[in-house]
Amino acid sequence: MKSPNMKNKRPTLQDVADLVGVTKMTVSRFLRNPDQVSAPLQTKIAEALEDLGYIPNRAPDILSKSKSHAIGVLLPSLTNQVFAEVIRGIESVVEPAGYQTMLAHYGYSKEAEEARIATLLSYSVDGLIISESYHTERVRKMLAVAGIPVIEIMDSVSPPIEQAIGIDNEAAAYAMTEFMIKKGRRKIVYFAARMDQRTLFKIKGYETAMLDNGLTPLCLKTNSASSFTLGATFLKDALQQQPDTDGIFCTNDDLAIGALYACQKAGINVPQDIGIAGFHGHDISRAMVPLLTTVITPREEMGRLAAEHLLSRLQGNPVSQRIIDLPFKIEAGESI
Amino acid sequence: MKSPNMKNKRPTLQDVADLVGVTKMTVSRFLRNPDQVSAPLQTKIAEALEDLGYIPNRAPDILSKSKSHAIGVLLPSLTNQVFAEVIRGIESVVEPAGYQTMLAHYGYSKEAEEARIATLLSYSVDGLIISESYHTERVRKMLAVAGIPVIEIMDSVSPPIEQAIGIDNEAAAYAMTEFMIKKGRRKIVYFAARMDQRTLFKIKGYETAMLDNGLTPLCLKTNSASSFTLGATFLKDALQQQPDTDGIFCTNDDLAIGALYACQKAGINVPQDIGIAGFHGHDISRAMVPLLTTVITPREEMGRLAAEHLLSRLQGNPVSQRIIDLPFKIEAGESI
DNA sequence: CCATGTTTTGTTACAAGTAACATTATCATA
DNA sequence: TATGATAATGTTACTTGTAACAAAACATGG
Repeated sequence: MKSPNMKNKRPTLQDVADLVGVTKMTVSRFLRNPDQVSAPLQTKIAEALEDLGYIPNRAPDILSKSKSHAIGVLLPSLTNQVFAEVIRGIESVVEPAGYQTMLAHYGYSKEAEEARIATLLSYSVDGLIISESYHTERVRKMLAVAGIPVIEIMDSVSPPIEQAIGIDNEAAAYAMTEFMIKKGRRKIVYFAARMDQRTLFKIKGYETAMLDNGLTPLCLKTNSASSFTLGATFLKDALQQQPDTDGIFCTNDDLAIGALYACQKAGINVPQDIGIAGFHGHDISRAMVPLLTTVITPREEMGRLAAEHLLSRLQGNPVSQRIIDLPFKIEAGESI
Repeated sequence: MKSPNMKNKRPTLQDVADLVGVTKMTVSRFLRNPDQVSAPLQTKIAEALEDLGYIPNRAPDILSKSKSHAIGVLLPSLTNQVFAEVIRGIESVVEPAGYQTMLAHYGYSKEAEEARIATLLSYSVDGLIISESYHTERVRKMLAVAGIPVIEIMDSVSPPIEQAIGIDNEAAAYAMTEFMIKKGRRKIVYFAARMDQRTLFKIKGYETAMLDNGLTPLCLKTNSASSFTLGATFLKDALQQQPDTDGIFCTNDDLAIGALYACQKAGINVPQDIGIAGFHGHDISRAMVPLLTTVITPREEMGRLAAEHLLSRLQGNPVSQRIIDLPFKIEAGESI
């Protein structure tokens, strides 16, 4: 029995066609280009579609053409405001172009990254935007086999699989450390959280700058995520380990702001007693008192650019530039 | 010619089967339950899978079973930290259960919401978590036709399509306004941004509480998104319109913090001259000086609960509770 | 009014995996 | 060794939309 909608499954093109009295091919034509069917049928088909509440089904298309019109976005975390802004940049380009975003995150675990990539590929995403620059052999093989364009974001240094768009975190950290030193800071402590690759690069930049200036680096580390409250904890640790600390450089604005508040509570004057610098330049850093000294990074632009390059690749264009190194900026602020 | 991988398309089960010399059915069985094939074949198939880098393809499964093992999440915005935390809650449940998240956002536009829902449904998502409580007829019809479980989050008041999980925004705003009045505030101004439904509920709660206490409400509104810098702008406006303002209640923590900083810059003492309250209770509100008085909302739990109920429904369980009203909490802080 | 061209609609086959059924192989026991 | 039971593998059909080809309907001009 060919009853349409027997099991209240959602209507298919066949159901619509049956209602009108044509074949599903005719309905399919109408959907792609209404003028391909005769005027009277146009009306009837449009009515039937509306009537049944037909919703297109991408699955057959994905199956036969291996094109899903979806792009996969894989990030280490969704909580971090940095990634939220990257996502906004990606979506601002991808959505108007008619692509859907499949978002996944892996909590900084390499095994989880493998699993998420396999999942995204199993949905036949047309392209991938991923983060971090180190990937396991298995990940590299999957990506090679999948044969879809892949863009790595956040970091502009390591040789990319195909194309990377990011900033030079080490150089940025070096620059900020130098800035602090030029401002007279000598006993600068680095606050590091979530020891991912970008953090390691930043630590390297900080340590190199310190050593280049004959100063002794001191880095406080934790694997947990950065937060405002963590900034306060770190401040206590820093003062304990090095009571004459006169500068704090944080891997993230929230650590910096947390540390700054903790100074206020402890009666330490910023920047007179201790200078504090953050990283990223979120909106709050431009509103707070004192204005935060921070490294401004182009997070949204990074997402936008990654998406633009990915779409370009999907249109058949070759990789135009293997590494796109976006500029960062030292925002002087008032906290140093 | 039945060449495997002629066009370097990614390998299929057939390619693996050809390599081993069996039918794809045998390989399929191995993947679902290795013990269903003989021991020697197990080894050979495992090798071939590894060798070719086989990646499963969900499309045929989605096509034949109309089950994608993906759930759609549709939110008005991705930038807002509130939603980032909701997403984290959702993913913390959904990912371990083997489901993939398809994320979309619509920038508070009803037309965009329709389009996004159609897109998500076209990918045959197994269930949907959506936000806001008002939806167009078209959206309601699409959801009805799709026949998948739908859970609405954020708001616990309006009658849900099927099931809603959220907080009573009006009651929360009423409670905070009363709290401020009890603390002696009389000329309280409300700062509203992004005039979505939840904001309207909050305004209503604020206005009702003011009127119930014989006070005159004053609400500053804008359609743009809330931000720290907007809080500063609003403060100026408020003092201009009502110079003896002694309380500010903000629709969001970032507005509140922005206003607080602006007070500091203007030499206005908080809470002595003006008391300030926020909404949501993000991490920063617990680290700052003075501690922010705010309404603490269970954002992550909301996401977690929504996901749990959705998964339960996907396992065939009926809707257990149409409206789940989560508790909010007035956090006293020091800013009032 | 037929031949020819054009427009409109129909038919068939296909994408990849798996459920359901069919067949073949293997082995223990009468 | 034949028999039946069980294990292992194969075959067929199905899911939905559309490309590619086929056929029918219609129009135009000689």
